[in-house]
Amino acid sequence: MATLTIHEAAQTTGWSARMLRYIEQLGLVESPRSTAGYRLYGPAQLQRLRTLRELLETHGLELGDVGFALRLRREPELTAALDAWFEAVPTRAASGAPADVPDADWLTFEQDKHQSLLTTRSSA
Amino acid sequence: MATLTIHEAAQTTGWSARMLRYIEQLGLVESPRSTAGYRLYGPAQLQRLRTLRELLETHGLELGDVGFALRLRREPELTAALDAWFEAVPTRAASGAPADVPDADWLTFEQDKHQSLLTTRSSA
DNA sequence: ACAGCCCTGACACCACCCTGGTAAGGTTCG
DNA sequence: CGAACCTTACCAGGGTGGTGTCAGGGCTGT
Repeated sequence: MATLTIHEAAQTTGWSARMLRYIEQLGLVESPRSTAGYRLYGPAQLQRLRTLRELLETHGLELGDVGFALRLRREPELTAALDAWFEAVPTRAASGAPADVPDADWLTFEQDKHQSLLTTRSSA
Repeated sequence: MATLTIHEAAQTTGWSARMLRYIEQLGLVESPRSTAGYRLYGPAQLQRLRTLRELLETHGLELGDVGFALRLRREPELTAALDAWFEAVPTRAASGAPADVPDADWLTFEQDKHQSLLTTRSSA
């Protein structure tokens, strides 16, 4: 039989049993359960756990990061909101010349553009 | 003049000066500098800071999350890696019926599919 | 039926993030 | 010059995430 118990799975994947439960709680790797509620790790899960480990190592990520990525692809609205925020004035330096255009010019341009927004709260 | 110092900007955006520096360090909102190195917050930055605050509140995010989102759109390879990982067996339940198909069936299917991978380590 | 697994839940510890505060030093303006 | 602001760099305290471990209770195979 090819389904492993949690400790066996931990053994072959390099995680601890505790971590496997934690990873499941994050929604990253869920395993089917036996009728009694035991977690049953099949080849698909083992593969996933190993590649997960690799993913973290090669990119310097943490489980929470992957969890957030998961959230992103489950809440498209969130992704959209972030996209919208990043789109507006991409921190500059990303778009064009950093030193070519004098800051003053760029700045006044933005000022003009949003002047009306400011006047509203000029009292504060 | 419409450029604010860091404390003034803090005042009108609701952040603390300390946080504005931290936000800059995360790469989320960078402000131009005066020749002496003072941060100069223009309308664009103020707008950005306010919408950032709104973003966090409405979606229950933290600065670190937005920082990670920034990293994602600066490292396409990272995004690709995550996409690839999520794509493989979407934790199931996302794709089809949770209880309709017996776990056993699904499991043996996956087992067959990856049988070769397992035999390699059948010794463990 | 007993040993050996598994389950959930809780407590605990360590590290790190977030945020504030302070120190030592430059800038600006009256 | 001096007051009031800015800069960076550091330390500190609270909160949280990652991990281990234990307790109480169910399942499983000999």
